[in-house]
Amino acid sequence: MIKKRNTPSKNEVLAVLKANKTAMSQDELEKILKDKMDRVTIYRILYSFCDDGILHKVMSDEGKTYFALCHDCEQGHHHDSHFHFRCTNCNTIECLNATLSLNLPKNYIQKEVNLMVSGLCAKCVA
Amino acid sequence: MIKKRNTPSKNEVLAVLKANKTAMSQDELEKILKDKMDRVTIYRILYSFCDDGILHKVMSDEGKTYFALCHDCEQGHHHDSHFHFRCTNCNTIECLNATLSLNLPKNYIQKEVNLMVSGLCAKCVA
DNA sequence: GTAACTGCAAAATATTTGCATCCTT
DNA sequence: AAGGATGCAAATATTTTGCAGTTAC
Repeated sequence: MIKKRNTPSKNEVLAVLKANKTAMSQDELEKILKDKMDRVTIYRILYSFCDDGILHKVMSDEGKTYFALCHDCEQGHHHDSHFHFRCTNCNTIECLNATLSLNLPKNYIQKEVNLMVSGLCAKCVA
Repeated sequence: MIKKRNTPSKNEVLAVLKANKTAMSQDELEKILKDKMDRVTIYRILYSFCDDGILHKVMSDEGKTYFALCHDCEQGHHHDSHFHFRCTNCNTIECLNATLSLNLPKNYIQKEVNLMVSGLCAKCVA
């Protein structure tokens, strides 16, 4: 087991993520942080955080990668259901509350549920 | 409007997709078709079919791109709900039947719903 | 004959790794 | 001091485009 360390870079990344309530793409994070650290460092920190269970990696229905703080998850104990809403106009991704009833075929074992709804958020409707 | 043509390559691609009931990744298609045509040709045919409404482009929760025939969609008239099951063992993706009740926040407009459940399919459980 | 299609090459992007140096513990 | 973290470079992989020759209509 690798022992992780507490560094300024990691704290910067965390701060940005905490300031944003929505999931952020690596692009967005790079735009904000590019003066303070290297792209590769951001890349490594993000994936490291995912390993630690601090972040979720979220795939949008467009195939883009987003990262979101695991507000509801304890470390190393992710929820297995991820419901998100992507606004096709402002491209923000938010967590969604939804109830879902699934009829899986017989003998199927469900591990993860990933629901991505896209459309327009309230701000972009107005 | 571009007038599409009927070519052997396109028919090959269609034949392979029809032979498979599940969604296929570009990789898989390339493996099967590489002797008959170029990768780029496959790429262009797939995206061309998507334009035509013959294929769905499906993103897995892992970020991989899959293509599936639109069995239920008429040309140019996609369903806006795509429910899929990805087996983490054999990596096949199947269409899923599920009912879903969403509580979107106020004023949100829903365009597309994309549900990806991953787990083990019946074959891989046994 | 016209314009879409194809193959090959390569440009443009994105992802990932190596390694020397720096910094946390 | 030891070993994880970072920056820079570069290797890999992926996606996309250009163009000349080919083929469907």
